[in-house]
Amino acid sequence: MKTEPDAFSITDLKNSPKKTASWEGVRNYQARNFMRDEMKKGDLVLIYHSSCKNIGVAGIAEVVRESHPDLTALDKNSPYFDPKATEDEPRWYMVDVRWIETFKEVISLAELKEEKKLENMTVVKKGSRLSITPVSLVEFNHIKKMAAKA
DNA sequence: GCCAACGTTGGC
DNA sequence: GCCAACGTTGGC
Repeated sequence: MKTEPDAFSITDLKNSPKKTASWEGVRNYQARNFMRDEMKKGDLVLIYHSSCKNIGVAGIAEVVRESHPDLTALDKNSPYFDPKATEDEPRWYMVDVRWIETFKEVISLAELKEEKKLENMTVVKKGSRLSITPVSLVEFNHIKKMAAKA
């Protein structure tokens, strides 16, 4: 899961009540579908910091609540307001994630790109804008191993 | 249903 | 701040 640390970093997640936050504000159908259809309670998640000084994987979180409506879409005062969302058809969904681990150092995008095992990872590919992308078990374990070395 | 125009993302 | 790569919108 990508996030801009200036807006919401892995530290913000750690400092949230119960170290848990709803992943609100996703307004892209593919990303929404991943949350709505694929992400299950107990699934582990890599937290990726984008559009910042220190780009890369910052740590690990866990899905603690499966898909439920993202009601910020109904809130006119929210930056995530969507006039097409209604109570009956909320249109946007989110999961809740809980902080598990912050890596000692962010594993940079440049480092990720150097790893042969990660060459098919969506996030290292050019022009990858999707804010939520699947990670294979092999990729996940490999990144965890890289983190342990840091 | 096509596709051009436009808006957004995100690395550099 | 630039720009490439996408996603979305809306006219036809």
